[in-house]
Amino acid sequence: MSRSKLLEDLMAELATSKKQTVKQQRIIESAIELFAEKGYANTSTAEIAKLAEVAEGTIFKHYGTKDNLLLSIIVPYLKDFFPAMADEVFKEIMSQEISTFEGFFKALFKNRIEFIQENKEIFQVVIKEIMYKEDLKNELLPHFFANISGRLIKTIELFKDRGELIDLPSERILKMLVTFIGGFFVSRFVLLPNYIISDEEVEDVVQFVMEGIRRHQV
Amino acid sequence: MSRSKLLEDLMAELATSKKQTVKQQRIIESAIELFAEKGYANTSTAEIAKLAEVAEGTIFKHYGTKDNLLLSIIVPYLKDFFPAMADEVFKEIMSQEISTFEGFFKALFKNRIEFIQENKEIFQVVIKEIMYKEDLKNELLPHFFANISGRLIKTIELFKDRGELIDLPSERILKMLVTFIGGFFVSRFVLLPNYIISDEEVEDVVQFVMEGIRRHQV
Amino acid sequence: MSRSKLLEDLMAELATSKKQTVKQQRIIESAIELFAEKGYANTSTAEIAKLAEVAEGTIFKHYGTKDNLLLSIIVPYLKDFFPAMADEVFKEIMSQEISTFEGFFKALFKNRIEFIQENKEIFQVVIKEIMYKEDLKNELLPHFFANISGRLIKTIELFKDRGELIDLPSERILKMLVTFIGGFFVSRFVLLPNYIISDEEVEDVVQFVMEGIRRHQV
Amino acid sequence: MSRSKLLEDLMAELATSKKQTVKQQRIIESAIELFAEKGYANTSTAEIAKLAEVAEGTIFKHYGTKDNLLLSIIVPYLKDFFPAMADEVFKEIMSQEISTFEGFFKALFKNRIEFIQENKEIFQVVIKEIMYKEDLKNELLPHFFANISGRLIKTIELFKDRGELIDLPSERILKMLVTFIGGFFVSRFVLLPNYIISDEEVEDVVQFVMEGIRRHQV
DNA sequence: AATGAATGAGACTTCATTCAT
DNA sequence: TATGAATGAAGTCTCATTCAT
Repeated sequence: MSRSKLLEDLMAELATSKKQTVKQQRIIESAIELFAEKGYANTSTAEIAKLAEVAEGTIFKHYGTKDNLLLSIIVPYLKDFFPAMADEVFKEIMSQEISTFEGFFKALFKNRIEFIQENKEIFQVVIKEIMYKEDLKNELLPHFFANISGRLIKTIELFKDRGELIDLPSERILKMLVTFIGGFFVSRFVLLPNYIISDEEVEDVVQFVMEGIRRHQV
Repeated sequence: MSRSKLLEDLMAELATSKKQTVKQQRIIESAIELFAEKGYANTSTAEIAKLAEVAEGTIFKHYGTKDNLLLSIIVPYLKDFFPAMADEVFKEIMSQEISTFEGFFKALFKNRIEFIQENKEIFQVVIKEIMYKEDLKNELLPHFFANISGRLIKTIELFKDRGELIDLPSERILKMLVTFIGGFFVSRFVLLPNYIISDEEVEDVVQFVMEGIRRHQV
Repeated sequence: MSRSKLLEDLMAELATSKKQTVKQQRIIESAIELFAEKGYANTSTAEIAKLAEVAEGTIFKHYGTKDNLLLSIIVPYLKDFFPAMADEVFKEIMSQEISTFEGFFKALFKNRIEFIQENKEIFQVVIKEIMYKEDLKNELLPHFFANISGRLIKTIELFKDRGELIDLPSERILKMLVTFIGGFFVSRFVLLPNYIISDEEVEDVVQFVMEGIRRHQV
Repeated sequence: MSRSKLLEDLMAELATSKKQTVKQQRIIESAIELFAEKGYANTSTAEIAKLAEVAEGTIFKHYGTKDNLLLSIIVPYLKDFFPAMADEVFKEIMSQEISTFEGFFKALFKNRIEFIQENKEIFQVVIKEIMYKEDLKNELLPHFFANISGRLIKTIELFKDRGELIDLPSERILKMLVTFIGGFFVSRFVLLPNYIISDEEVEDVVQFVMEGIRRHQV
C-alpha cells in the first residue's frame, strides 16, 4: 500500500466529489461490514461485490483500488471524529454550564461513546487497520495528536489553575487519560464487540479517572 | 483459518515435542519478525523462507500450514505469559514482604513490562492478530479470563478487606485495572513500538491507578 | 480484431458519410495521438475519452467499436496516401518537365516525405499496427501492391527503355527501391520520431539509389 | 512497463543463472511463438501457459512478470546478435582473405541473414516490440549504436582509404547501409514472414548497395 | 530433514461495451 | 447527440501447499 494521497488531499477531494450513487453506498456499506468482521486483508473485493449485489468492476470504477476504498471509508469518519471532537463538542460541552473537570470529562466521554456507537463498525475497521498497516498508522497518529492534544492540554491547564487537578505536567495527565480512554474504547468496541456499556460503568470510569482506586478517608 | 487444534491440544503437544532444529529456530524467528512488522496476512511464506534462508518446503515440513506456524509462535508465548503471571509472579511478589496493594500492583506491572519488552515482537503479533482474527480472539480471551481473573479478584478482595481499596465490587475494580493496563501495553508496545517507558511514567501509572487525577487535600 | 468491414466497404461508407461533429474530431485527434504514442493495444478508450473531453459512451455511439475507431483513422489516410501517390502525384510529377528517372524519383520521394510529415502520427500508427496485427497487414499489403506496383513498374520500364536504368527485371528494381525507401520512412519517422531529415540526406538517398540502379557504361 | 533492470543488469544476471528446467524452456518457446504471431500485448499469459502445458503460476514463479518474460527472450538474443556481429563475425569475415569491401559486406550480410533465419520468430518479436514500446526502444537503440557503429565506421574508413568507396563522410555511408539493410530485414522477415530470400536477391542487394557507394572513376 | 519446482485457486485490476437517461 | 454508471470477461499476478528428489 503505497499511498500517494495524504489524508489532507483525500479530504479535499471528498469535499468536491459528486453525490454517491445507490451502488456506491451499497459498496461502502458492504465493505465496512466485511472489513469490520474479517479485516481488510481477509476480505476480497469479490466478496464485497457479492454482498453489495454489484459487479466487481463497479467497485473499481468508483474507487480505483481496494486500498482507496478503505480510505474512502476511514477518512470521512475521521474527518468527523477528530475535528468534531475538537470543535463542536468542546463548544457544546462548554456551553452547558459545566464548571468542573469531572463534568467536562464525563460529557466528552459520553459524547464520544455515542459517536462510536453510531458507527461502531467503522471504528472497528479504523482500529484494526491502524494496528495492521504501518503507513496508515503513520499518517493517522500525528493527525490525531495535532487535532486533539493542544485543546485538551489547554482544558487540563484551565482546571489545574482552578486547583481541581493534581499538580503534574499536563502532558503526563493527558497521557494517562488518553491511555485509559483508548484502552476503554478498544476493549469495549473492538475486542468485545457485543459488550454493552452500562451507565454504571461510565460512572465507574469517571470516578476511577477522577479518584483512582484507593480508599479515601471519609 | 479453521483451527483443528485447540490451544490446549497444541500446548500439550508442545510439551512432548522434540527440540527444535536450527532451521526451525530460524523459521520461527523470521516469522515473528515479519508478522510483527507487516502482519500475518501480509507476510508470505516465501518471504519467511527467504529471511530464514530455508527452502519454502521446509516450513511446511515442520509446521504443516502457515496458520499452524502462527500458533507455534503465539501459544508458547501465552503459555508463559498467563500462567507465569498467575503462578510464579504471584509467589515471587508475595514473598517480597509486599504488604500494600500499591506494592503488589507496582511489582506486577513492572514484571509484565519486563516480560513484554523481552519479546516485544511476539506481543505485537499477538495483539495484532487477536484484533484481526475472530476465531483466534474467541479462543484466547476466555483463556485469559480463566487464568487471570480469579486470582486477581482474590488479591483485590484481600486488600479490600484490609481497607486499602475502594468499596466497589471487585469485578468492577478489575475491569478498570485491566482496561487501563491493557491500553497502556497496547499503546506503548504496539502503536508506538519505539516508545521508551521511563521509571517516571511507571510511577505515574501506579499513582494514577491508585489515586486518580483529582487533587486531594493535603 | 475480427473485421467485419473490408477496407473497400469502409471507404465506400466514408464517401457517403455526413460531416463530423466537433466531438468526433476531438475523438479522432486524441486517438491518433495516443495510438501513435503507446500503440493501439496499450491505449484504452477511457484514455481517449478523457483526452478528447468526451464521455466514453460517445466514442461508441460514433464508432461502434475500438477497432472501428482505428480503421476510421487509418483508412482515410491510406485512401490519400496510395491513390494520391498513384494519381495526382504521378501527374503532377510528370507535368513538371521531368525527363530523367532521377528527377522523377526525387520528386516522388520529396512529395511523400512531405505527406508523411504532415501527418506523422498517423503514419506511425499505420506502421505500428501493420506490424502488430496480422489481419490488418493482410488487408493492407495487397492493397498497397495493387495500387502502387503496376504504375511504378511502368515508370521503371519507361526509363529502362530510355536506357537510363540498369538492365534488370523491373520487379527486382522495384523491390530494391521499395525496400530502401520503406526502410528510410520507417526508421526516420517511426523509430526516430524526432529525427529531422536534411536536404543533404535527401540528396544522399537519391544518389545512393541512382548509383545502385543506374545503367553504367560498359 | 517500468523497467527497473537495465539490459546490462539483466545480461549480468543471465550469466549467473542456473540452468533452465524443461518447463522453463517450454514456456520460453511458447511465448516466442505467440509473441511473434500476435504481439506481446495481444498474448495472454494464460495462452502461453496452455501452449506450454504448464500452470500459469509456473510462468510467474520463474519470470516474475510478463514483462520480464519478454526481456528473458529478447536479451539473450540480442546478446548474441550484437556482440557476435561485432566480434566473431568480424574476425571470421576478416580471416577469409577478404580483400574488398564488397566481399566484406556480402559476407556480413549473408551471415546476418543466416542468424536471423535461425531464430526468425525472436527477430519478429524484437522488431515488433521495439516499435511498440517506447522504453524498450530507448534502451535498445543506443545499445545498438554503441556496439555496431564504431566498428563499421572503421571498416568503411579502411576501404575508403583503399579508394574502394565513395568519398562521403563515413557516417553518411553507414546511414545508407543501415537503412537499406534494416529495411531489407524488416520487410523480408517481419512483414512477409513467409518470404524466401533467393541467392539472386542477395546478389541484387549487394550490387545495389555497392553501386550506390562504390567510388566511380572520374 | 530438506529442497525447490510446480501447482491452481483466487486475488486485484483493466477495459471494451451497453444502456437508461 | 451525448452521457456516464454499470457490467463481466479476461488479464496479470500472488501464494499456500504438494511432491518427487
